[in-house]
This record gives sequence, structure tokens and C-alpha cells, in this order.
Amino acid sequence: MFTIGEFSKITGLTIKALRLYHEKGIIEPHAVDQQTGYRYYNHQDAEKARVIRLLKDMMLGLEDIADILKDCSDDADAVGILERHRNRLEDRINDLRKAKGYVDSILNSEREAIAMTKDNSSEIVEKHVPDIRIASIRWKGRYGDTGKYFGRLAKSLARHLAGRPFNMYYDEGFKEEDADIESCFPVREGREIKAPEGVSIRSLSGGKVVSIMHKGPYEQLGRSYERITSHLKEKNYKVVAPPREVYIKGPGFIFKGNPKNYLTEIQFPVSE
Amino acid sequence: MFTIGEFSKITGLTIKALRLYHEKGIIEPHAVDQQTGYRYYNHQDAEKARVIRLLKDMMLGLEDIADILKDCSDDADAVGILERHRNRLEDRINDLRKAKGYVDSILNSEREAIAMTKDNSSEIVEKHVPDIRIASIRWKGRYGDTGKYFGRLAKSLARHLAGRPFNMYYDEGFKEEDADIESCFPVREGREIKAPEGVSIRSLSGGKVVSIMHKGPYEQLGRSYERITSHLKEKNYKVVAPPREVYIKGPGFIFKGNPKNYLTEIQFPVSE
DNA sequence: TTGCTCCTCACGTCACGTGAGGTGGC
DNA sequence: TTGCTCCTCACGTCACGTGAGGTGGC
Repeated sequence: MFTIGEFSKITGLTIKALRLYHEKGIIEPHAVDQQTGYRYYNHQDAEKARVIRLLKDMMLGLEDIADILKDCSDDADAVGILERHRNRLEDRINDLRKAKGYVDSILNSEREAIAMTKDNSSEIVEKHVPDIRIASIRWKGRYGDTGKYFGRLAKSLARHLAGRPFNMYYDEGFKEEDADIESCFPVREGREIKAPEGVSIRSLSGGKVVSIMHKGPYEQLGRSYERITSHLKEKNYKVVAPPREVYIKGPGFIFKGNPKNYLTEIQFPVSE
Repeated sequence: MFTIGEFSKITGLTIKALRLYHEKGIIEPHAVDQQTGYRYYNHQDAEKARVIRLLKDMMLGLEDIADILKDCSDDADAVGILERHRNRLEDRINDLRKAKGYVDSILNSEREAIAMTKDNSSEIVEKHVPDIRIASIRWKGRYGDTGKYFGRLAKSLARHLAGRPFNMYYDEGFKEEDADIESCFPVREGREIKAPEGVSIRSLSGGKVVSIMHKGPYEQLGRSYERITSHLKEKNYKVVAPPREVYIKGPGFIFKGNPKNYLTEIQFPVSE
């Protein structure tokens, strides 16, 4: 016979828990002193405690545990309860995974934004960009709808994203309405990705680009475009592919943020 | 301006939740009628509600949500909180996975036990068993310690198990103490499995066996051994590998069950 | 007598849901 | 006047943990 303290040490269950289990009829101590109310446990109780610990390792609730202890004397008897429990566990895992997916996509996005914010002078530079693999949606409409398409890409491809989103502009000049735009997200190499409806997965050639970092709201992008196009003319460069606008830092998933802090890189692919 | 009911429909948050958020200072309605206590919400409140829904989708707690709404105006500001949250989510996922692993191993075990209980006549039969891949521990001691080794295998290889556990006996006759025993669990083919300390993963040849199904407690296995060995003699079979005892139904993970219901198949591999 | 162990309340946790009981506006 | 909407308590959830305040045995 053990006092509750001794029994607690033997079984690894806390005293508080043991008292609760008594109250709920899950482990009734073998004897209770009428005078003092002291609980006394024996070896049979210890066996029950072992089972409870096992079942708690499976994260079963006390109600299920009580049912199992009451109705089962063989593992096979518990299959029904365990099957239900297994499904609930699976559901909870899936919910958590989904939540973690959201959080991860924000964190990745922010981490990349920070890394790419390092070199943010506003000077015009010439550089080489590598080939990348992208997931993209090509659409027609107004510039301001861009966020919708990035949202769609991010939601359906969260796990695969690997870089900052960008737009490619297929029109010759600037178009207010009905612009021909491809919204792109870089995705990881290697893995097989099944493209959602309306999304194309393909690889995009790199090469020489003339680029400028634009700081501030999108309404002021025009200024940077002017600067870069006059540079192109000056140097007599030939533009060989649609210009890209890479959104280093823009509206976030959660907050819009302050447009003054937006960072956008404009790239014009030119011949070597 | 919206009443709480309208605002609830717009935002998808319940009225009860909205009242709670008010109380906690998470969304203060734009105006409250002093007379009636009616809450009135506006478009700014709706923007806050959108953010809350996003954050709830990430399974953030109200306290974190309150902090984010108070301190952040850009996704980047929330990175610290989100990182902590991500880790907690991951921990919870791992805990749940572990729990699910336990449950799964019991369910698989029981399902297989049921499937293999179908043909349970007590007649001696001759049959062919296929090659199988096993995880095993070879040890010396007394028969009764077997459970310990199966427990160890089951715990460390839960996800890979694919069949009923069995022992192989390497001694010539019966040995009370210091018996030379290999405790085995069939494991899934294909996947790479890294063997835990003391466990070997290998493949075991099948072939012709003489087998008998023993019903009842292990103490009575002797009888079935007698029957099968006299059969072997009668037919003049040559035993070509250590006999196996397959525990179709024995003590469970949770309960010992009733030994009267135990089912054990004894197999003697013989030459073709 | 001093610690130690045990006892029984009662309250807190987390994000609401479920009433009860009542009031104001159409 | 009848519904409908809104209000404020108060209680329940789940498995204990954390005291408070007190008693019995060495």
C-alpha cells in the first residue's frame, strides 16, 4: 500500500492528477481512510496507472481513457475508440500544418525581402541575372489587380515559393487598362510541382539586365522608368525581353505597410 | 456604420467573438451608444477584422494577435512573434505525430491480428512462406523477456512495422534460461530504414514450413510442440532453419488480454 | 514542537458557446 | 403588439496547476 505521494513517484503521475482521476473514477484508490481522507494505492492501481500513462502518451482525453479502462480488457476492444482518436489526431495535424504553411510563407517572404534589401542604392546598374524556374499567371487588366494574382499563386504554391514575386509587362508602352501582364513567383528547382488551374510552371532565361531600385509608392514608379529608359537610349541598348518589376518589399500578407518603404527593382533585359 | 450583427456577417466573425474582442481591446468598435450599449463598427474596424481572420488562420492566440495589432504596421514587424509561433506549431505537430504513431502501431497490429485470425484451425499444415524483410534483436535470456524486446522494436520502428512479431529459436532443444533467441518484426519493403542501436535490418528467406496454430496461454505451448515434432518425425522431415513462433494474438500494447485467447503459430522450416 | 505529507475548497487557464433574463427600435 | 436585434451577466469547456487554510503522524 502506498500513500498518494509514494504512488505519484512510482507512476510518474502528479498528486493533483491522481486526485482528479479519483474524483472522475478513473483510478479509485484501493482504500481511503475514513478518518483522515488519506488515499492508499496498491499494485493493481499501479497497473491501471501504467495503462493511463500509455493512453496519455497517445494524447487521449480523460473521457476516452475512462471508457477504455471501463470497457476494455484487450487491445482489440479499444480499436473503435482508437480509430476515432486517430482521425481526430490526423485532422489536428492537418490544421496545424496548414497554419504552419501560412506562417512559413510569410517568414520566407520577409527573410528574402530583408536579404535583398541590403543593396538598395538608387543608381542604375548593369548586371546578370540567372535562369530561374517560375510559376506564373498571365492576365489582362489594370496594374492594381496584381495583388490578387500573387495571392492566388502564394496560396496554392506556398511550399514551393523561393524568391520575390515579380511582374513581366508585355505591352510596348504603359497601358492604364487592359495591360498584358504575367505575374510570377520563383519556385524551387528539382521537385515536381503540379500546376494549379491557370498557372504555368516553366523556366525563364536569365542574362544581362539594366536595373534600378525604386524606393517608395508604386504611383511614383514612373520617375524610375524615365531614368532607366533614358539610360537605355543613351547607351543605345536593345531591349530583348519584357521588362520585369521585382517586388522586393511591398504590401505584406498581413499589413499593407508604409508605401514609402516599398522597394521595387525594375529590370530591362538587354542584349549582351 | 454597422451593427454588430451586420459586422459579423461582413467579417465572418461571430457576435460572441466580436464582443470578446471588444472586451480584450482587440477591436474597439468605432462607436458605442451610451444609452443602449449598442456597438457600431466602421470600415477601419473591418480592416482590423480581416487581419484578425488571417492571424487566426495561422492559429495565433488572442494575446499574440493583440500584440501584433498594437505594435505592427508591416509584416516585417511581426517576424519575431511569428517565428516563436512557428516553432510552437512545429512542436505541437511533432507531439501529435508521435501520438498518432503510437495509435497507428496499435491499430495496425490489431488489424493484422484480426486478418490472420481467420484461419485458426488447430490442425498441422504444410505451406510456403514468402521472403520477408525484418528488424530484429538477437539476445540471450529467458523466454519471458521477449515482450521487452518487441517493445523496443515497436517503439523505435513504429512507422515501418508491417506484420506480426515472431521469435526464432537458435537452441537445439528447449532451454529455460539463457536461451538464444532472435526477436523479429516484419518491416515494409523499399524504404530506407536506419537501424537503431542493437537492431539489425535484413531479409529472411521463406520456403516450406510445417506449421500449427496454438490457442491459449504460452505455458501450454509445449503440447503443440509435441504434436508438431512427432509429425516431423513421422514424415521424416529435415528441419533446415530455426523454428519460429509467430505471435498472431498475444499481450497487447495496452492490455495483457486473456491468455486463453492468445493465438501463436509455430513454424518449422523444412527442406522442400 | 517542527517539518513533512496529506486533505478539501476555490480559482485560473483559452476562446469563445450556450443559455437566462431583459431592453430598444421597427 | 409582435419579432428581431442587441445588451449584460453567469456558467461550462479540459486537465490539471496554484495557492489558501487546515489537519494528522513522526
